[in-house]
Order: sequence, then C-alpha cells, then structure tokens
Amino acid sequence: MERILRGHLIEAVGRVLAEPMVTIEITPPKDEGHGDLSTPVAMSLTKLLKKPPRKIAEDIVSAIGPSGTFGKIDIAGPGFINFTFSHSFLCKELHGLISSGESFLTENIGRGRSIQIEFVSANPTGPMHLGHGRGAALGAALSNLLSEAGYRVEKEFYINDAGRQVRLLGISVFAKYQTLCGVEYPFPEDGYRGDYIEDISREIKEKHGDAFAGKDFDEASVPFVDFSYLKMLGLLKKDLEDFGVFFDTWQSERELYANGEVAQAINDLRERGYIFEEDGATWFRSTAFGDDKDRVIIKKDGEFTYFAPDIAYHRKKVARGFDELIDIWGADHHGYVGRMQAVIQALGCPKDSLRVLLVQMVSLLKGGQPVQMSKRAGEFITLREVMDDIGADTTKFLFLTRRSDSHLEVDIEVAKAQSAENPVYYVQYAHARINSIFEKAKQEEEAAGLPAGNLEQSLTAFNGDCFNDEEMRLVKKLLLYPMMFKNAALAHEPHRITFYLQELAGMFHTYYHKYKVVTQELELTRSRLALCRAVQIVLRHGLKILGVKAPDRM
RNA sequence: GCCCCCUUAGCUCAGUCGGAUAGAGCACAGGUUUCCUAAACCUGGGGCCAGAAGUUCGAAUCUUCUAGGGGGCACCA
Repeated sequence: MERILRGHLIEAVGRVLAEPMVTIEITPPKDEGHGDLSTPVAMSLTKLLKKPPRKIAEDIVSAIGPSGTFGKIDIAGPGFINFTFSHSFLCKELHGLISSGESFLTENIGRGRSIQIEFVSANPTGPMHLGHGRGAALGAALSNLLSEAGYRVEKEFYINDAGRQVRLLGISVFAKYQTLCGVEYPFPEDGYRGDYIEDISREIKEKHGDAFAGKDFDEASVPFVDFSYLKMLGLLKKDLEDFGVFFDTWQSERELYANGEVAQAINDLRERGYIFEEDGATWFRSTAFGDDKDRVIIKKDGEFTYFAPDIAYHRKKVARGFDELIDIWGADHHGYVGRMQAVIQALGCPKDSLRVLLVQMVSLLKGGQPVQMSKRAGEFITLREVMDDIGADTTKFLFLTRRSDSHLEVDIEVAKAQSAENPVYYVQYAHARINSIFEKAKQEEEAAGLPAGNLEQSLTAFNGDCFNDEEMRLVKKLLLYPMMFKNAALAHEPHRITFYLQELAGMFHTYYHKYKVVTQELELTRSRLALCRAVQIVLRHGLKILGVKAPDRM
C-alpha cells in the first residue's frame, strides 16, 4: 500500500520539483477520518519552492492525475495530502497478500548484504541473568527481522574464556573444593558465590577425590579453570537453546591469543600509526577518532588489557568481510562504544559499519517490591528461573515490548498471576482462534455434503464487495504491515512488531465478536475466511520474527 | 567534577529522522456467553508530555538552562 503510494509520489513530486526527491515521508494519519495514508511533503517543500504549502499540494495532486488506486485525494489542514485508497485497489492488495504470503509482507532492503550480530556473549562464569535474556531476545528477533529483510545474517557469541573472570571462577571453585576436602583455604574476596560453585567443586571431588587437596592453585589452575568454565558454558548453551535462541558461530577469546591474532592486530594498528609507547605501556591512539582518551592495550607489567583481544576480535570480524557489524551490549558498557568505533575506523572502515545497540537493565519486582540482585552474593534471579516460571514465549515477548534502550521492569508475580491476561496470549489467541474458524468451516462443509476444505482452497476467489467498513479497516491494517516491517528493520527495532501485533490482534478480537465468519452464505463466508487467512498470515509472520510460537490451539 | 541515557494517564510504556484534537495495556467502575474458544468483547473516568526559555508556518519530538532518576568515567574484566 505504502509502496504503491510512494511510487506515485516520487513521480509526481519529481515532476513538480523537476528533480527527484530522496525522502518523502508517508505516515498513516492519526485520525482515520483523514484518510488511509498521508504526507506532509508539500509543507516541507515550502522553503525550497517559495510557495504556500497548499498550492504545492495542489500541484502534486494534479501531477498524480486520475488513478484507480485512489478513491479520493484531499488537501487538508496546513497542507497535508491525504490519500484514501479505492475499495477495489485494497481488495487487489489483499489478494496479493494471501497469494504471495511472506514475500508480500517484507521488503528487500538488505539486498543480500551480509551482517553479523554479536549478542549475549555472557561470561561463562555463572548462569544468565535477565539482562542477558533481554539481549538474547533482542538479538534473535533482530536477526530474524534483518534476514527477512534481505540481509545475510550471522549470529555470533563471543566466549570470554581467557581473562581474569574465568580464572576467578576457577579459584572460587578451587577454594570450595579445598573446603570440601577439609583443607582451610581463603575464599577470594571478589569470588563467585552462587550455589553452582559448590556443585562444580563437588563434581571435581567426585572425579578426582583429594588429588588436589592442599595444593597451590597454580598447580591445579588448568583443570579447575577449564573444567569450570566449560561446565558453565554448557549451561549457557542449554539455557539459550531452551530459550529458543541459537547461534551460528562461537568465537573463543583464547583462540585469538593462540592463533597470534591479538599480536597481529596490534602490529596492524602499529603499521597504520595508531600505536605508541608511553610510561612503559603500549597505547592505542583512539583520540584520533574522537574518543575521550587514548587507551592502554599492554600494561607496563607486560600483560594485555581486556581491550587488546577485543581489538583482535573486531579486526577478525572486519577481515571476514561483513558489510555491517552489530554488537549488542549491556548499557553499562556504553563507555566502550567510542573506543570500539575508533578501532573500526583505525582499521579503515567507516564509523557506522559497526553499530552498537545498548540494552538497558531489567529490574525485577516481586509483587511491586524491587528484588535486590547481588551477583557478588550469588543472589540474583536467573533467566532460567523466570523462563521455567512463565515460559520462554512470554519472557521473550515481554522483553520485546519495550525499546531496548529503555529500562524494563518485570514483576514476576504479575507475569505469573496474570498469565491469563498476558499480552503474548492475547496475540497467540487470535491466531489460534482463526485456526478454529477454519476447522469450523470444514465441519460445516462436510455437514452440507460438500468436499471439506474446498472453501479454504479457493480463498483468493473472494468477493471484495462483501466487505463492510469494519472489514476494510482490518484490511488496511494488514496492508500497513509491510511499511511497519520496513521501518522496524531500518531502525533495528523489533519492538515495533510487538506493538503492531497487539493492535492487530485487538482489532481481530473485536471483529470476531461482532461478526460470524462461517455463515450460510457461501460468498460472504469465503470473503470473511479470506480476511481471516490474511490476518493469520500476518500474525504468524510477526510472531516468527519475535521468536514466539503461533499455536493452532490454546 | 566530566560524559551518556531517561522523565508522557494512578502504574508500565508507545508515539514512525518537526506535523492535524497526544495513544495502548494494566489498574479501577459497570456490563456481555442458547452463537466459529470468555486466554475474548463492550462502556466509562482519567494528561500543564518534569519545569523554563528559544528555533518556525507548526515542538512530546530540535537547541540551551534547571530539577529529579539511572549508568559510565582504570595500566579492572
């Protein structure tokens, strides 16, 4: 719908301007009475053309000329041009939606370009918390969205298996192990304290007995560190799988060191002139690209900072030839955006070839009261708990009902207690309902001695004249999906899908209550079934992007 | 101290790169089922878009300042 209008407008505005205009804004008007789609383009051209907006609007309208597409074109207010589509055009579009399905709903804005999305990348030192879950839901939905929009998408998880954190995990387990063996050993001050630490140490004790009792950590670090983080990594993978989030590639930090890629990255930057030595340390000149200060990559004690492998990692991404990179980080890392984009530019890529999406915190409430979460004390609600409690679909849907950069509150009591009135069920229910309408239609056909499923197979032969105003409202809502989809993909904002689905489901539920789909009149029934099918196609597509099931029965 | 984000209905939040009378869900009050699923529907009250000034045909949206909330500012990860 928007696509067709845009075609008309580009041509007409081009004729008025005598040159093509790049961006023409098209939006559905707030007040439905004003029409189906609207453009303020005449007003934004006033300065350029030095004419009153309404005059420009008139010129554009006459340049469009008569067309069967529109039922009416109005100029209103200060200079809006409001388009009302013709009944026949809308029906033709609905026909297209039903017969072409998904290809009608999407737009190929990626044109085969490749894009890598790195997300979650939680340290394998403990279970995933809700923030990770939010990142997982967003990353998965975004990759679905972008791959539907014609990008080749790769989903990657970066494993922080080399740094201080996994070592600390090993020490924590080691300390617990010593205690189990009856050896006194100080627990590291900032060590990990969850129950899982004890579980792992017990497992090691069962396997190796007292073999490491009383030893120095350095003698046993490899088995403890490696066993522990691999164990945790396995749990992360399991959690993600059960959450319905899958990755294409897993990049290990250790491997970057082992392959010499960290050293190569530093050499590369040195050759490009962005490395210097000062105060006994090695620095990356990130201020050359607008960062606040230069960053140390090798400390004066000879150790790499965490930043060094990050550079190597992103250099590797660049070398793999993606057209665009997306990192999804927790908002507490926003201070690193500047230096990472400096790295990208130092490697000769445009700044915006790396886009960092920040995911704000999830705060958990229980019956309105905030739940204190302390990772230190090992007291925090895990994604696993919430997922087991309210289900993966509900959890994902809730995470995707907000923009990623705004704080999210989840009240676990509310999510549980109100599960019956949960927005995800509302949308899924609409889908299931439509399915049962089709079941009903089949039964009626059989009862009438007709071949069952005949109606269902001839939906595209629906007669649009049967549609009343409310049905046409639904049709228009459906035909707005492609525009919403395109904008969501361009903005990298899956939450727009969530909102749209709730609106569409709401409209459908209302319609369902007011009108009976399966009637005694064949023509009418076929038309209404066609409309239901179209709603179902759109719901299914939207839910698929969100990673939420579209059940046939509930 | 410096930087970033946030502030919209009682609560949680949308608001499409400046557009027409600012929306939804929840909560609250009342109603709907001989009928394709009541996980649904209908009706109702609710707002100085934190505050002030500016930019222009036009501001919740852009700029500046103020107030409040969150986060970040390491040769820590």
